[in-house]
Amino acid sequence: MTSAGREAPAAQPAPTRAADRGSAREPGGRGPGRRAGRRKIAVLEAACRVIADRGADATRFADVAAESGVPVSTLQYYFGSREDLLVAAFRHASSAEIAALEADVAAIGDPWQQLERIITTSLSGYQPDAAGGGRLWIESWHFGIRDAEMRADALRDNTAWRRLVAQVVRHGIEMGAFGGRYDPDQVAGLTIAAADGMGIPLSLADPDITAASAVHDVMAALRELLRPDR
Amino acid sequence: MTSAGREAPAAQPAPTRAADRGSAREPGGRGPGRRAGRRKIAVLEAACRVIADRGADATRFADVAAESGVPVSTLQYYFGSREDLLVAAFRHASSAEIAALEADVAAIGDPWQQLERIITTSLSGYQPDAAGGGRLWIESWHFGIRDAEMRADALRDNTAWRRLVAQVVRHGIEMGAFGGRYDPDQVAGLTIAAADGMGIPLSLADPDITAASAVHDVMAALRELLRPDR
Amino acid sequence: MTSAGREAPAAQPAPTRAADRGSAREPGGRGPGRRAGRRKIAVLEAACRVIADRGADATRFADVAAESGVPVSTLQYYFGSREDLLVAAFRHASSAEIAALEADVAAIGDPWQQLERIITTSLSGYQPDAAGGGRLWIESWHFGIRDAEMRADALRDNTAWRRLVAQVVRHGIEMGAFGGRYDPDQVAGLTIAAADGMGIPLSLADPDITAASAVHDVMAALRELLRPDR
Amino acid sequence: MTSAGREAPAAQPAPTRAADRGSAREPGGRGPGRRAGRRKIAVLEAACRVIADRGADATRFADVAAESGVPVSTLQYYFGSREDLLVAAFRHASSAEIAALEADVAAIGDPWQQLERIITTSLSGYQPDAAGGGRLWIESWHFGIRDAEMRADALRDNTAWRRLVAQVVRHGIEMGAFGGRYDPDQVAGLTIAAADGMGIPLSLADPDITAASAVHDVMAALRELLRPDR
DNA sequence: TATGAATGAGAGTTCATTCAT
DNA sequence: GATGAATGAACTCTCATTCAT
Repeated sequence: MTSAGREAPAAQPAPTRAADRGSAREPGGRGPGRRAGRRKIAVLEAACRVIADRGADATRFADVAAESGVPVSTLQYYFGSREDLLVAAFRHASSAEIAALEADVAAIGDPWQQLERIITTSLSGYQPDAAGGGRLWIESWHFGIRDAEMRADALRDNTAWRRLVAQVVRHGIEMGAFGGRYDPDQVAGLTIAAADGMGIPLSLADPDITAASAVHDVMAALRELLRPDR
Repeated sequence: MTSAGREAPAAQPAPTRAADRGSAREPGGRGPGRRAGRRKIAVLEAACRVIADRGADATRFADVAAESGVPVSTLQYYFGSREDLLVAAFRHASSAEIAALEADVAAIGDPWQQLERIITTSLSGYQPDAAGGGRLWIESWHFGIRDAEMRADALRDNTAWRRLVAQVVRHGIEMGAFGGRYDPDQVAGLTIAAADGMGIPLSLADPDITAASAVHDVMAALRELLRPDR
Repeated sequence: MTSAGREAPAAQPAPTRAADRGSAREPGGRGPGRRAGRRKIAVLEAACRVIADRGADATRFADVAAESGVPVSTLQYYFGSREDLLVAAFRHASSAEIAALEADVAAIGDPWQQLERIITTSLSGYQPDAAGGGRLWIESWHFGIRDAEMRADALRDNTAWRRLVAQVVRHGIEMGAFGGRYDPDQVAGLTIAAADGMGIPLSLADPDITAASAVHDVMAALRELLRPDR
Repeated sequence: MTSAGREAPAAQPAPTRAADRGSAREPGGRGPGRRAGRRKIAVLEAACRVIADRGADATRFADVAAESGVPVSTLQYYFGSREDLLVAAFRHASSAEIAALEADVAAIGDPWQQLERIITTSLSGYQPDAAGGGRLWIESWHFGIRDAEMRADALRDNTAWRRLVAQVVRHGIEMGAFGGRYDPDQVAGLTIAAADGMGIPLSLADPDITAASAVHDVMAALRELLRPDR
């Protein structure tokens, strides 16, 4: 990652700070943090709420401070610059989400149901006032368009989703549940694109579309693309 | 539209307003906007370049002033608030684009080629450094998520694109070029969603995807959905 | 008056303008204006309403334009600078008021009633939301504290009120209605001071004081000061 | 008091606030405000000088910054908005003044001298270029006409002065030094009104009136109103 | 480790004024 | 004589960041 130069306020004596992002092995000892680790996570979750609510560009230190109850200067001490805080928040959210989804999917037997679970998950959190996945994902990749570090993360996430779909498709074909007309990667790309694209009217509160109808439509297309060969 | 209260420079006894956005019709007197009209359009185009480049949230009056050569105070005199300028710029861009596309499509005979033209157009301007359609569209609907007036515009645009696809599909079915398995509106929704969704990896500079490959993939899916009934 | 240098926008070709202030003999012909004269007066009255409402410091060209329906640039053409407009407005108001009061008083026979009329008049227009005399007088002398030209006007007004009281007192003494313990000028000074001073709690909406009670109190003091010698 | 919402710097998670105006009690920790407390007071005094000099409406952050040597942004950090700074300055000045006067008066034995002291004090600081009481008092209540919070303060001050006079009068009557013809509150109202009203020609540099002559005239009237019953 | 105090760098907005018709 | 267009100057306010505890 291009994290170099981001961690520190750079140009100042920089109060020793480390292990800001990532899974963070806290000073105290083993495992993902004790004291401060807990607190950082709470802050990141507060930050995610703020980002989903106001958008990344409009997310100020002061907003996160208000939402989390942690002073501004402490936020800077923990995360560095505003941009760093945003990236850390996005990273925290996405790493949690994709891991949970993979576990979910692994617990499902039927390939069709696996696909439906993935699509349903990817289409959650778009409705106005939702603070969850969809809104955050939009902010994440939108922010990544102009921020190199974030772009790498967003791309990795996007790829992870595609890969998950491709795995399911590949497995379904092997099992004979799906037809093999199309390359699994191509199907996966289309699937994720369609799901992400459905998020646009959803987040714009299009009265003609609901999360459920969007899932239904994407599944319909998949049924066509993956229909048994004969 | 909720445009009321947006047009006005407010302080001065309202410098004629009207013709702020869109189709012109200038104050001064005879003829459809000369001097000022031209200048406003040039400003709007400059604004679009800045928005595509830095993002709507990061677009400052000062940026547009630098790009257009028009003083900041004049921008405010023309458009009112910063938000108004953004909305006017988006409106200017989208009204031009969709009209041009409709004309393009009307000039094409073959339904498949019509679809391909729509998708190709919708997938242009996403690459990094592009100042065109895709980037602007992203900024437009992203901005609309939190701005009611812009949301209405973005939704209208989104719907216009879907409607155009639906028309083509409907016509193609009638002509017998397409099969009639699916409701044209459903197909249109999926098509636009897939195209928009493909814009995400494109704008993130995903090395695995190009505009051409994205068009190809979407068309492949459409060929499946619209394949002749027998 | 130190009006020199105020009339003109100064430093510009200055579109020929004249007879801005004072009783204004308009270009057109005899008498206080025709066309433009009427309009100027309407503007001055609008300006007075705005001044009483928002205060002289907060009175903008745009406010007077909105209140009068006359464009900003026309206001400047008529009156010159913002300060000039304010001074013209104050002058218009005070010249009208003092003249009317003198006529009123002259029509009254009894000296006590004459005094009461003066005090009542001077205490009108202080209540919140009143757009009349008191508020305007406050703005007038407050503005005069830091503006030489206005200061001269305000002082002249203040003196005119005192002189009017002094005349009444002097006449009352001559008639034997008042006792002659005090110099009429001293009594006049005290009277006007007390009346003006009562305006302060009135304009602050003091619940303990009304215009009527203020008049009553001032009259009580006068009755003591002017009580018959024996 | 309507002070709520005025104290806060608002953006930062509220830098301790409290101690913004009035009696101090500084955040930092031990002891009643040292560093910052002192500095704030110096700023308030600088603000009072500027207000007396240019008027409250024309008092800019930049002026106070120049007068006090404290950066504009620090002024905002200390006091919030411009209006808040003004109110804090007025409050600082008046609380000091009335307290000092009450002590002064308490140290005087003779009721007539007490009255004279009050009136003399109330008539100080009106002359042009004075930065003291009178000018500040004018700005204070003038500002209060259109600002609710300030209005409450100004009214309280005005009432405090009246009450002080009423006490002296009441006590003088009890002592037999004054006659009891009039209600002490009525006399107090008239006294303060006359004193305040004398401030007008004084602040307009009326050549016919001096602070001394004004005191003399008001005392003359009081001597009449409070003359022994027999 | 954590936090309050302080401050500089913009940004939007208002407004009088200039200029050309 | 009257007015719309255009613009520079000034001001308030926000916000990240630096510094000192």
